Amino acid sequence: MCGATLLPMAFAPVPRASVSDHVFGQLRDAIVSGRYRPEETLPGERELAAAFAVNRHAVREALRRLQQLGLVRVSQGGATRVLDWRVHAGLDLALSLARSADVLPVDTLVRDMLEMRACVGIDAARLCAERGDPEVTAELVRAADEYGTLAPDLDLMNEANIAIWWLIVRGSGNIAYLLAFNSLVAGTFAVGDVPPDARAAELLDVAGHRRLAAAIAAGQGTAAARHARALLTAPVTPTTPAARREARA
Amino acid sequence: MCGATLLPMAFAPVPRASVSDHVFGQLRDAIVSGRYRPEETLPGERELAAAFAVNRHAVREALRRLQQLGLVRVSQGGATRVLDWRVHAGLDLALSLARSADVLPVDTLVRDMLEMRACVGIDAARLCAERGDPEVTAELVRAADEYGTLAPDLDLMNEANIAIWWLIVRGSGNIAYLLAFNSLVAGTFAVGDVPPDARAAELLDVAGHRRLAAAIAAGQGTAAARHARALLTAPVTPTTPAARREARA
DNA sequence: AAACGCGACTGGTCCAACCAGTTGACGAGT
DNA sequence: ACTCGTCAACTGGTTGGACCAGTCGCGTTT
Repeated sequence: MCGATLLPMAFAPVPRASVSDHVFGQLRDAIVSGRYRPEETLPGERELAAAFAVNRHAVREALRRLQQLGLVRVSQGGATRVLDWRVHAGLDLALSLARSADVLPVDTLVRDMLEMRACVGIDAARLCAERGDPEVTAELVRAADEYGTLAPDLDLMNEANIAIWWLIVRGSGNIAYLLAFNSLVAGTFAVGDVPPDARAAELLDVAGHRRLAAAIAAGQGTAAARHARALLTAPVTPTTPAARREARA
Repeated sequence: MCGATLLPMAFAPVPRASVSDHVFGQLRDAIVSGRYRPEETLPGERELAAAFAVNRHAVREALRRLQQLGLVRVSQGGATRVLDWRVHAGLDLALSLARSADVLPVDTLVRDMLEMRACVGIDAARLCAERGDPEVTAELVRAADEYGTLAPDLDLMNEANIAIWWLIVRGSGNIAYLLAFNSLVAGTFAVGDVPPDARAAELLDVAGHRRLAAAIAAGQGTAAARHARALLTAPVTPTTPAARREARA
């Protein structure tokens, strides 16, 4: 009845990954990192089960998830083949990769996700202004007003910031934007505290968020997009050319 | 050794869905359509297995996939609870929804995906121009040149068009863009022949694609973005306000 | 009335078998 | 010598049942 809430956040809930989660993670990393090339055949399920020292069903569950992610292609009777994730994998792979770092450079991945967030967020703000539901825009203004009251606490502000953008993306009426936004939010959350101070300027710009909300509520799409751009491109602009050149290999 | 290639595309490979695929599809549709509300508990695995008249393992594979999509949250000992897909689902859900239509209005979904394609494609073109690998841009110009030779066949042009954009998105060096692009391409493919003539104007604009490739090869980001916008926003602009208003409910 | 503890759930894992496609090699037919 | 059908040895797909491991709630106990 006490304890946890009194402790200064020093303890985190112990992660309990199931057996198939481990199998999934190892196979995913092996594929994404290139240890298995595209079109290469994966070992048989029984063989994998023996290698991981787990039951075949656990392997099957992992393979199903890999298949859904677009990393492998299974076919009854035939062998399970590895797919080129750069061609067949969807945005959810980014989230999965963010959770287990070090397969791809994390900082690059975070930068890419922030870049995409800016791209989508700007257009969502425009659309929300142009065809947003009055109720949503009203709630948006309210949320932007309350946003300032959280002033110094970056964690709380980040949370409120996500809520604001969720309203905007939701108000844009574009389901694809909404789903992509979810992927990006979950991805950046998964990497932990990676946006350390790069996003501090963005989060602390209370007036900017208020201006954005006002423009959307007023139905001024162009102005909303401009304000959104001002907020979202800030954490992206400081680029490291070297890391960037690395990424497009 | 002959046959299939001589037939005029009249026959399509027969879809072979496994048992767990059916379970997955039905549960997904039930959740997305709202038959199960968020926070509501799903029936137990044994109960579901009995209801679907399949083995429990099949149900478990389906539940794993639902969990990965962000539709449910399973916890050992506790019941499996339904999540709000508008909050927890990623972009891959769009692909999954496109495959089995009628859960969400397909035309709206396609419009949203095309809209997002435009948003991402424009920025990817700009980035590819600004920091694209010379090799990639050279191949892009080549692909754009060959693009015109496929002139009348829209199917072939669509395929080549995807290849061109894949080069651009790849050249942008942004992994998130690449993965999102994959999701969108797979999604629009899954809905079948939905882009009937809306995209015809875009696909037939050979000169426009050549201009885009030239701008990227020349490193002119702004010009590339402008040409990309001209190509990509064409299929999106004809909006039906009614359907749009429907979507943001 | 509050706390404890047991029992009846839940999902997680395993084993062992069999079904159902695919593949390739081997042998009969041309 | 080549072709073609057949079959056996794979592959993944499915099933049943058993047991482990957490969670939850109801009843008993304090």
